[in-house]
Amino acid sequence: MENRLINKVIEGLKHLYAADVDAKQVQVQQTRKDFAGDLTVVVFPFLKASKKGPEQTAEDLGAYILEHTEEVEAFNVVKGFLNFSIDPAYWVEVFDEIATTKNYGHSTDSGKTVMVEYCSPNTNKPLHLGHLRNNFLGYSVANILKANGHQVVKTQIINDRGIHICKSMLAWQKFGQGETPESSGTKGDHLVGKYYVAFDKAYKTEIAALVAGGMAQEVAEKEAPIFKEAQAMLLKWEEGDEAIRTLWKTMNTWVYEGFEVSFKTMGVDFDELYYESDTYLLGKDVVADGLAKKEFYQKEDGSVWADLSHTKLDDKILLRSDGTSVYITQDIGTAIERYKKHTDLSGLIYTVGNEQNHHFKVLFTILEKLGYKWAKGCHHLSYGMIELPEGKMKSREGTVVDADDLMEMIVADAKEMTQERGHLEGMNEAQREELYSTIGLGGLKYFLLKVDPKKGMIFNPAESIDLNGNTGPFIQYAHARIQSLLKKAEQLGFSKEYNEVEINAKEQEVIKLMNNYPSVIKDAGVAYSPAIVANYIYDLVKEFNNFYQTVSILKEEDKQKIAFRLCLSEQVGVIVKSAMLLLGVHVPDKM
RNA sequence: GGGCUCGUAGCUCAGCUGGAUAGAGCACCUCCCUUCUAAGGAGGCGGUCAAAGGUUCGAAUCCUUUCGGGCUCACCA
Repeated sequence: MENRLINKVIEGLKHLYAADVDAKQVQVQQTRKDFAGDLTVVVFPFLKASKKGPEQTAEDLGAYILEHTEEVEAFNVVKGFLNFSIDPAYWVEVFDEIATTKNYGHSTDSGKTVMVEYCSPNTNKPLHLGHLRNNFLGYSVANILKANGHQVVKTQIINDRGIHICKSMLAWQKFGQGETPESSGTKGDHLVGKYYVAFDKAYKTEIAALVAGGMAQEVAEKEAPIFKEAQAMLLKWEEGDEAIRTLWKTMNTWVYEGFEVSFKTMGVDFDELYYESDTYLLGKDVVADGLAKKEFYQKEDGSVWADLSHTKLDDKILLRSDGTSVYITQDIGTAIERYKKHTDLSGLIYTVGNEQNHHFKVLFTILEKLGYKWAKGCHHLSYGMIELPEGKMKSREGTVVDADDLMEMIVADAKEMTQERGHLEGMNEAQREELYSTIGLGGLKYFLLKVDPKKGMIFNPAESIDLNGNTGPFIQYAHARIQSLLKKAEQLGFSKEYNEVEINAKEQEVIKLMNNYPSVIKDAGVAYSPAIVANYIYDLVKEFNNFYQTVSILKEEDKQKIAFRLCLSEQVGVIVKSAMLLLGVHVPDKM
């Protein structure tokens, strides 16, 4: 309809003022609620062409369009705003179209493949709150891209090597007494994390002892025996020392088994895994090659640098003076590797916290400098830090919020609340447990996703499963209510067939919002922002509640209206479910 | 010091490429259950959109400056 109106505006301007106007200059927007009408055209841009005041121009244009457009019923002018009322019958047609479209809102195959990287954990400790935002975001963006018709490859790069891994290993050797996940009944990632903490504790004790003996803090940090041992272990690892490698594999396996459980709870998965132990040497060749072609330069000490003086960025080191690679070197190698493996890749999205904004800017700049055209398709999906109501969470101070603990806690809270007020009759124990989990995790996911990713946020656990307001459970509940209504209607034998109905203003509002769903998915795909979907679905549910409150659907006298309203409700349910699934949130039929 | 980013109601957040009187929820106050799930709805209270300039028909939105928060600029990852 918007496009039709735009065309009519252009036609009208040509007819009235012999003016040629580009479609881009015609602004059609939804009329604000406080004004009469459905669609609004802003006439200010046309004043030069009309050589008349805004009111007069709007009147002229409105009259022309009213006469020449079937669906337009009436218009009114407020200052420079021309508001059109659309024939309600038109909205019924729109609704019919929506209701009969399969996968409404989803695009057909775009022919494009996009890779989305998220999670990317270290294997020396369990996942924390920040990982939750990361995983939910990455997973949801992948869903949204799929809905836009793209093929999506979900991936993660597992940071499975390096000094931090050795620290856990060393501490386990020293203090572990052969403890395993089985022997201790501890989840593998938590067990390994425990030894990482143990290392840190022992390390600090040693430093303190050295400092007490008169050594400077910085020197002590490097001279502490346990630290030196860890460094030695890393060297042995790099040499391929068999015993070390075996221990490394064993402990990493524990961690992966633990992660697998967490991923399952989170409801995320991956198509392709990359391990840093396989890729950390990639990129060295690329750098050597670039150096030969003078794309990079070498300092006297042998270190290799990328000259980024054509940007505002500082030059970046790519190889240390001892020839070993740094973090970004392997990222360069990994990116190239991925494009080699997936020759049809048209985008690569890195879901990584905003503390690495600079890193990715440098990475993409270097890839472009190397002449890779696909570098333009790389995107850093950056997200802000989560803070807790009490203050920031800092891993060093041990106040880091564990992902498993948090999910467990929130499901427990949801259980308590649901038992108090839910409609649990007819469900067995397993179904009930599933429901608690759906509500708790749905609340958590929705809360983390409804905020613009790039912004930092404050996470309030209690609020996330609050049953009022812009929360997951609120939306889930609306869906459950609709299913309940439909079930009841079926039991009572109501038909869902209708031919001609008159719709009221509130129904019209609901239809208008449903009509927006496809463009919401597109926008969310372009901006990589599940928040757009979340806020949309909240608006839709609110609008629906508004309508739902004012009518008693099953007690209506007109069977046609009942039928239409049942269809309307059903369709809202379909869209709610579809949109929530894009966020990775499940919606129960009963709760 | 350089770069990036954010600053909207007491709190948590929306506000699309500039458009009408700035929008929700929470909290607080008043109402509404002989309606299909009241985990709801109606209304009230609450804002100099951090501040000052500028661009124009028109600015929360774009530009400049200032103030304030965050991140970053490692031969760490």
